[in-house]
Amino acid sequence: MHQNGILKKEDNFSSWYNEILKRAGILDVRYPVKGEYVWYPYGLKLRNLIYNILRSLMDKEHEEVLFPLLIRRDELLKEKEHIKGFEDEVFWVTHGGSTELDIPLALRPTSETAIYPVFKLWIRSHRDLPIRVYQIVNTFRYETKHTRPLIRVREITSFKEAHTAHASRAEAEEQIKKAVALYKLFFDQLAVPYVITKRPSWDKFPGAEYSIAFDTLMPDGRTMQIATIHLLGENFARTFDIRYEAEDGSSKLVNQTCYGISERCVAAVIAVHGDEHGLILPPKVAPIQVVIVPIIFSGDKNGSGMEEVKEACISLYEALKEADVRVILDDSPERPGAKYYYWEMKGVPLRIELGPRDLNNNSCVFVRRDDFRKTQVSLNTAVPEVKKTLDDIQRHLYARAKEKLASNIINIEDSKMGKMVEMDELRKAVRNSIISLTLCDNESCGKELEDTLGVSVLGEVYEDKGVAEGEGSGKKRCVICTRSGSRVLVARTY
RNA sequence: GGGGCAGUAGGGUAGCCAGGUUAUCCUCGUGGCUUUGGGAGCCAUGGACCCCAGUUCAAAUCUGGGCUGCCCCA
Repeated sequence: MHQNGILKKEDNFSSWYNEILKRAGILDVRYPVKGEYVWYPYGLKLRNLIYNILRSLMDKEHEEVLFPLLIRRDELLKEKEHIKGFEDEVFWVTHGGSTELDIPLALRPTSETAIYPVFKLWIRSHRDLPIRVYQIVNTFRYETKHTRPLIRVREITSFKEAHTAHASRAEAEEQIKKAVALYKLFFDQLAVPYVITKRPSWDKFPGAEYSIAFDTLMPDGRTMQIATIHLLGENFARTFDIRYEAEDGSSKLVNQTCYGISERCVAAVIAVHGDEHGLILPPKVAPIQVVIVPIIFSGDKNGSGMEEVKEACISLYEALKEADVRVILDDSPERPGAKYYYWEMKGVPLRIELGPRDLNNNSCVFVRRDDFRKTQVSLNTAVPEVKKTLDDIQRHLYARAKEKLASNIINIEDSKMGKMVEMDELRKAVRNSIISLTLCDNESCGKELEDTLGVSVLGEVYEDKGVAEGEGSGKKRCVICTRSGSRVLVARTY
């Protein structure tokens, strides 16, 4: 791929994605260990802005903690269901120097088995509950499938995992609702649209009673899971003997939840909004929100008005900085056109051009990254106009992305259920979209559908039932076995 | 889980089938001159055959293994 030039996104998302990560300076994919990548400075700034939002949301009702990376083998293996889900993807530390360890240590694939033995120490009475903690750490999974930067990795560098313990199941379920609400707020700020579903029983988190997941739609028509929320109930409490003394003096098991978000949220921001010019970052997470490009010479005379333009750019820069806008002034010797392409690749939401022609009118030119619209703006009102425009870009990006998601959810009509819809029709529909159809809760039907179509069942829509209703009245019949069933979302997944 | 393809300078590539002098082109880096409202130009200069073994007088090229990446199917 040429270093310059446009990059088609829709026809080949995969190569678009890899090129963008490189050209925009998000990740260096050349690190010589499979599934591990290097964050470039710009990419890390983006990641940190995103995680600052997440952190501030979490901090309202959680406390941040930090648990060790290594987990004793016996602890990791305690919860039978749990380990069954992970055993083939655990990295093991077996030696210290040349000495073989008595007890092998696992690199955490997730931290339940690191945290819960400590919860047992921390929790004694109902007064210690509820407990809500979170940490942002790296975790390791020996992925055997295709690894992909930020999407399927062997080292998750930015796993935000929350763990809570409660006195009752009702409180734990209440926490699930809070977590859903919290994650909604988070993705709203990233302008990343989502569907929320309850995962089918065969696809829940290992050791959980049920799992809720957020999925977003990628440009190639596949969905990507971007957040999960699990009700653990008493499963882990039983295994790790996490009890508390209730008010009546009895000893009870705690009820737990856990929920997590990984750097896939960064991938989602990149994939959902970008175009053939590169990234388009929502202003709330853009490391640079505004770039000022001075037009030093105007083609005609040598250097007339040059100093004035420079000064005007500097004072605009200072004013924006003063107003807490993340702004830079690109006074490098490149030509303006080269700068435009460069900052477009970086996804900077707003560019301001300022040259002699503008200065004569005491104005500058705004160019939006989301729709390339140009407007003349008076220098007197530039700062408030910047704020307004950034807000507008943020809203517009989200609206556009939501619309795209909504238009890619296809309802398969109920009338077609129960008489074995043509599988080809479904296969075609699910090529670029999420489809909604009726399925019973038998695992064998779900698996058959998944195998036949090469898809995954995301699950029943968790809230907001309007997203995926059938025709309303009438019995809903499973697309496979024709027994009665319920509406589920189905898609090709990452 | 199964199958296919690839690895040549910082990035993208030609050469490989049919082994043989100094490894092609674009981009990029550096120094200079010049230029600036959508990727400027000229001059000089820098930089590469993934790793290990094998075949051979001779390997980027052939063979085997490893590592890494990409694509397709389930």
